[in-house]
Amino acid sequence: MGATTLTTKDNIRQTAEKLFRERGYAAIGMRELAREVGIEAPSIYNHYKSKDDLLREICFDIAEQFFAAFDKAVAGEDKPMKKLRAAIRAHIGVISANIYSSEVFFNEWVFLEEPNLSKFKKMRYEYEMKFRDIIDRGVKKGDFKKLNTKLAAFTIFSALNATYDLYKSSERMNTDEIAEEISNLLLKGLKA
Amino acid sequence: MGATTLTTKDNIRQTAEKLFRERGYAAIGMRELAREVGIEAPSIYNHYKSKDDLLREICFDIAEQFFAAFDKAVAGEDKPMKKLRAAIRAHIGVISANIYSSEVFFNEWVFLEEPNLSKFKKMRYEYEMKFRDIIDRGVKKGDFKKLNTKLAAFTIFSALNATYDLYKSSERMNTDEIAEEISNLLLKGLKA
DNA sequence: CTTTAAAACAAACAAGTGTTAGCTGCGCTG
DNA sequence: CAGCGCAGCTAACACTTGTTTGTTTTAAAG
Repeated sequence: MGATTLTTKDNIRQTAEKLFRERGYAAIGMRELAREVGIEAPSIYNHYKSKDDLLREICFDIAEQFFAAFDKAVAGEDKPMKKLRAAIRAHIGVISANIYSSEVFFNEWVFLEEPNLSKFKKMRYEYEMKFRDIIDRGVKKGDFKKLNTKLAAFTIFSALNATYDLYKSSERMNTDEIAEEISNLLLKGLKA
Repeated sequence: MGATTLTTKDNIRQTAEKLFRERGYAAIGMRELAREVGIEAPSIYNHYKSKDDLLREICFDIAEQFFAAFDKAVAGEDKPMKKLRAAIRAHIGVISANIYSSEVFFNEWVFLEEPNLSKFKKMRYEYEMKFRDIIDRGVKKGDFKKLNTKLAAFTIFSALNATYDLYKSSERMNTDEIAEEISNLLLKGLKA
């Protein structure tokens, strides 16, 4: 399979992910993006309707991956603690498989235009709720101690959503290793 | 003390903090900033050398506050665990005392121009190292379990640096309450 | 008052923004 | 081979960007 030959559209997409990540969506103009791809700016519009359309595709593709990975990971597990561990591993897994675009997902979504912006916020909220539900159930079942579940979910999420930073340093850790250590660190505080 | 009457410079500064936070540094033009202040764009240059100069002042002022609060908080404490708790409380305290500008500090520093950008990165690294040092010492003393201190510091830091989000929701929690709960959650995983 | 300096202004500059119109050449299908 | 359409191009539009110039207003000091 010749994965070496990229279509122009994929080329634009990948170059955009790299540049948006490195210098931010707002700082990258269509002309610079085109130059990096090796074409002229107007040619981009043969593949994407607008700059916003490009950002939208990047952000929503990753969003889908987060949902899919979560559902698949949680499906097999029964106990809240195991569910949460599996969800954390899945979440970090998606990030590590998409180092560039996941960083765009986390940091550049603010530049989405309506109605994509509202749609994105809604999706993200729903995803966060899936995590919070696990914690809520864990508390109700008595597996987790009684605590502010909103704050707990927030804390865990904040830590997870910064992990893309870990893949920048030279000493690249294994993904499962990261997931294991972070889970140990975060989940001890939950146990009843 | 008539704190109600603001100098134009302070007015620009505060308006900038609010707008940069709400819509991002890149999205706010000098004309819009000026309009919100109630002056014309060129008048801003009587108080700030450039747009970058304005961002620089906001970011570095908060940076100083983080350092000062850390040093003051840690000074009294002896045991690593108490040191860490105090540092966390201090860090969250600075954020809660500067809800607008701290969010700019965390999210908009990327738009700083050289040499401010490099200076900023260096400062932030030094600050993070102060946290990591506490953990390192705690491990050496045997108070903390043996773990990847870099990853542990990273996790704690990620959680702390997102707390500005907590002050956005309607049900505003008390700062000490937040610090207490987050500490409980994060530090259980460290104990030997 | 008069002088002086700070701070406001309108006008303009040079560069850059995303995007569109219209044209050209290439390769596939009939 | 003719015709179709995809995908590239140049040129340009309509703004917007941060900032500078030169001038006028404002307010405090002598």
